[in-house]
Amino acid sequence: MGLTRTEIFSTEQNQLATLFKALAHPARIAILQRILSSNTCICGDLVDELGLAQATISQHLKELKNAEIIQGTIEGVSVCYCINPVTWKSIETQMSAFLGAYKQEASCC
Amino acid sequence: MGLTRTEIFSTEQNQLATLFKALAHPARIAILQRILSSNTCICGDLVDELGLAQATISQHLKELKNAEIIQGTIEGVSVCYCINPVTWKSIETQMSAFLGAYKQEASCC
DNA sequence: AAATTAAATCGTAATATTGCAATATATAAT
DNA sequence: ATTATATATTGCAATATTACGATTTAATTT
Repeated sequence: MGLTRTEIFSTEQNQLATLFKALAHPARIAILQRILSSNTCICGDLVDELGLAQATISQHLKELKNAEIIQGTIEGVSVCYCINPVTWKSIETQMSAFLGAYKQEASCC
Repeated sequence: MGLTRTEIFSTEQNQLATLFKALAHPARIAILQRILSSNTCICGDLVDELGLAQATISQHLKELKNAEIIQGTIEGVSVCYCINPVTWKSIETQMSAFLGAYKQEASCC
């Protein structure tokens, strides 16, 4: 117990849930919004701007990287992060397919 | 520690994260897909169809209800669940605003 | 090569989530 | 009223997440 029973769900269901999970933290939303608005984003800037410790930011960045939502390039001593365009497109596709599946027919309750 | 520091984020960021969190489990995705395909959905059917205990299904339904993503009506001995159209619309709006904020300009890395 | 700077990793404490058996509650049928 | 059926709640164990100080790793500058 205490462990998600992924075996009983479809790959699609697990993937979608994993994607949502990667986005299910305000710090990660904030990091992504920062990247979205600046296009570019140096890791250290996030530490200054969000009120979280360097280790914490680094951990959130790692999760976003693991989900392949962002990618980082070493730029001298710093690391520059940006959106992974392929994954972002895929997120848009998957989520709009999921959300768009609702057709407001005669509601039952 | 071990507790999300919501105070340092905007209401919008927290709301979006909360929404994503409600959807961040394959059982809840499966439940929603089931409702989306049938429009109607009796709680007991979910227990039969997904391979999870009745208490577990009930708990996931409660989370979706708390997030106001679904609503339930007592129908005799059973409970009939369906999508909350207002919240669903709002999810679509919020998520597409968030995802649509990415304009693939000259990528930096 | 030593010092500096930036980011990642480790270790750990606090809290949250997941799953289920057992029990409680609520409505319907007898 | 009693019984049957369906769902919710409680209690608890196992695992996951969040946060951060301390340390390590990696690249740059001196």
